[in-house]
Amino acid sequence: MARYNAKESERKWQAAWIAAQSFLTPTDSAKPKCYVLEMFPYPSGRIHMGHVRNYTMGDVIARFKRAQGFNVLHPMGWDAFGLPAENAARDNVSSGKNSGINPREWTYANIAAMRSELQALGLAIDWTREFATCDPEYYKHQQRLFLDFYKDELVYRSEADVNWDPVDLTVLANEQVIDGKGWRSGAAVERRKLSQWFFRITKYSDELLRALDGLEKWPEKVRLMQKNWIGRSEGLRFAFELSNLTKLDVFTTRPDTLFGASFVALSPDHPLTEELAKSDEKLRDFIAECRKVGTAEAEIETAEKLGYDTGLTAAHPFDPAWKLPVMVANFVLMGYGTGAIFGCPAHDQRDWDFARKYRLPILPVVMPADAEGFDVQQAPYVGPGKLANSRFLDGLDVEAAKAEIAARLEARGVGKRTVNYRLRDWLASRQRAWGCPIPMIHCAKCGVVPVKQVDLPVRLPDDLNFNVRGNPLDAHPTFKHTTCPSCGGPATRDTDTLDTFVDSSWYFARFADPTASEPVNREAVNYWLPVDQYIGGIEHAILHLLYARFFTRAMHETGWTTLDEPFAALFTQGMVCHETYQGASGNWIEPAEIEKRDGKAYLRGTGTEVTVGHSEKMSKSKKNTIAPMGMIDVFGADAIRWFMLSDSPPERDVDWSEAGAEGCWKFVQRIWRLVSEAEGLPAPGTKIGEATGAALELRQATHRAIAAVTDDLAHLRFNRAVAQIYALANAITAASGVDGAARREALEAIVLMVGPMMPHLAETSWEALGHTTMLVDTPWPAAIAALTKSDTVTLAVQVNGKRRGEIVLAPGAGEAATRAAALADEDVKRVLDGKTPKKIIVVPNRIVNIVV
RNA sequence: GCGGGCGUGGUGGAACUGGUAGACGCGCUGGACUCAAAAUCCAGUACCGCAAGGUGUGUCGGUUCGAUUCCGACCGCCCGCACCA
Repeated sequence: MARYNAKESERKWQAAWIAAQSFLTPTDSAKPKCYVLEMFPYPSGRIHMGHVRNYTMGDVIARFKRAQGFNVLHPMGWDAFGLPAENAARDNVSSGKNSGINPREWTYANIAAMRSELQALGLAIDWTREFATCDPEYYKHQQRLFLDFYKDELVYRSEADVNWDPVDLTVLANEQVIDGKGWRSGAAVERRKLSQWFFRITKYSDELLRALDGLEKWPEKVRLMQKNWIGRSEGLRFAFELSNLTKLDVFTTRPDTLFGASFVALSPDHPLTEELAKSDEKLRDFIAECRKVGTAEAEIETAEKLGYDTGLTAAHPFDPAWKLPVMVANFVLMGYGTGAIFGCPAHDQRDWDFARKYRLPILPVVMPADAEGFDVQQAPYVGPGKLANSRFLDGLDVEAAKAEIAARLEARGVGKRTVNYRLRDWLASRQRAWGCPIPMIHCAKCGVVPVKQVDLPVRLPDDLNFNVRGNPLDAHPTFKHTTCPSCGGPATRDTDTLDTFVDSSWYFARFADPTASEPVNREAVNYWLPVDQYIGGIEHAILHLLYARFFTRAMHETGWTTLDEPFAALFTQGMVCHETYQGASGNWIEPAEIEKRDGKAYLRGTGTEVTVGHSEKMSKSKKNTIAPMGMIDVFGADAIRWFMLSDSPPERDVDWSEAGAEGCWKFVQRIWRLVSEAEGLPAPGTKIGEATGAALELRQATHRAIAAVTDDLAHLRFNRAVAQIYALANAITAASGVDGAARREALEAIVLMVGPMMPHLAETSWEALGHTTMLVDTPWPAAIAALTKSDTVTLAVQVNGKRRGEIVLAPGAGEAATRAAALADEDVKRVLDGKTPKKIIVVPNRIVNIVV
């Protein structure tokens, strides 16, 4: 029999699946639904190994669920707006080549290329639902949602301090600033005051937090990250009276320490600070100093506390004669709480550092139960204890003291218990041309006026000139100028576009019916959503997943859906890594140029040794990428898919290796040999008679494998399913002489189970086994319970916890019989050497432990 | 600094709620087939030991008849947040 021809098989079955639309397009709504979705890709031009891993996993689930009788939706689209397209257009302009190219053409060309690459993987995707977020047919509906949100005050415009990325020349959301740098450009973010559009995500702070508990099929890690990001803390907000006769609001989570206060501190960005700075040059210098440290040098100057005494004092709320100095301190953030605090150095590390430096008193007010070594002059104490030096609080524990202070201040009307969140509203304006235009118009007379719904979409012009500084949309000759929908007078459009995370915040709902004349088809959304299994990278744990959760709630509130959570189950897969290679000058070298001889790495065809570095996520900058298409060409799509599922648990990183891919390719051939060289098989559908001996063993191996693989796939344990399939292949090899019916059963089972993972090989094998209908139309095999059980069970016999012998019994043998068999075992007897057991523990079907 | 996770053979990793540690793959060793090689097939492969036996899941301790699994301390690695009052 000929070798398995992967290329021919792939061509044949990919065409056949698409021709049989019933396979890819869900139709039968009488079956239970299952919506399988992988995070859609940015159309960069070609797929990478990370895509291969992500989409292979999704495909396995989709095919598995379909075989199990679910009505499966498994769509694909394109997260198509974004900066790379603009950069490509700009490069083309500056180099003078292809001056006709624009982001739209660049993007759609990339989509076409990547679509054919994904199809080469044999993914069972319903391509009839495909769309790109840059299609006006998509972003028109997004603009509609924006207007609806605006109507319901879930969108608002505000002047605010914003994060300005000086390289990408745009603003960024808080979530997109990482270590003070832009998430994309890596440039140190600057602060600017600009009037921008915000999504009121903080309206749902509490809901987004509480609902995390219900997301039981999400990784604990992601839930925790979101929880920390939302950052709920309970505390007290109250006012100090200042010596200039104004009031100052502060927020604290430790009102119990109020009698240990030794200063009040303002953020350098606090309005009062700014007010005072008008007549205080030194303060102005100090603020400038703080801003410098606060942004660019944030990491270097970590611990240094800086303060400035304003000369004002604040009266202690429970003792007007007690005056606290009012300082400006660099460690107080305007963005959290009220931007002002009181400092209690004895019980807070930062306050302690600050008090040390500026020689402020450190007064202990919380005493630990064990006072040994307790000295707040040496270090702050943040643990539990009883209050002291605190007048009416003395003797109370921390929680009781918090309640008492809060109650007294609330009664006087100067304080209020509040819940504070770290989460800020989502700044969604971007000064970019290749994005969804914000459907708003600025009129000198009427102010900000929404575009009328009938005028949607606000369409991006095709003739953008990228040879300008700043936003090309702003510089466009006609886009900007329009008339006011309200008064009809001349007006200008908002030339900002929406953050591309908006595009990906509701695409999963659009897939339910991508041709709907409204943003979503309510009936289709109610049927398909939530997504039953969502799969993507951990890097989206906060940004994308939090925004999508917000959008789902906002769409609910504006009447578009009836659901709160978009993704019932989430799986975050690991990355694909590869060794890195560096030449003598530290230059990165591609794997293709490397040759390995006797454990060392050399430049191919030379004697030049190169340094082998750690395995890292495949990236262009380290040049350690492997192009999936080249590997598919060599090993076939199935072998590459198999590799992505083997060995490493799916949530962990996997190391790409050519040897591993080769091993997978060998297994493809092995399955093919088992199937194509099988002789003496009865016709498909032949009933199996009573099996005994080797045939029974094969049948048991088959049904145990079915049970195990089914369970593993249901729990996304692809690596374990793979191991079970190897074991079954070994059993089939070992049983080459047994009864044909049992072998047919085993071969059909292994082919069906390989189906979701290596679909082309499976179809070809299925056909070779004599079937005339496609494997994808065949139900998942069912394990026969009687055959998954064994008629004997081997128990270990321990003496004092050490394994000394083995006994073989019928399953379900009673405690007495098990005990007797254990004591009768020759090995055990020898070890016991006549001694009388003190105690015998019998765990039926598992183990016996004899204690002497 | 705070929060979370992970440490198992030469290697990737198995081991369900505490119950025979190392499934399965890679690699390696030996054999068969071959003029030879590749491919394939068969056998072996935690460590020490000829063997009987002993030792083993980062380290130390605890709970238990029994611990990779539970608890405590420490060491190492990874991830997230970071002056959050």
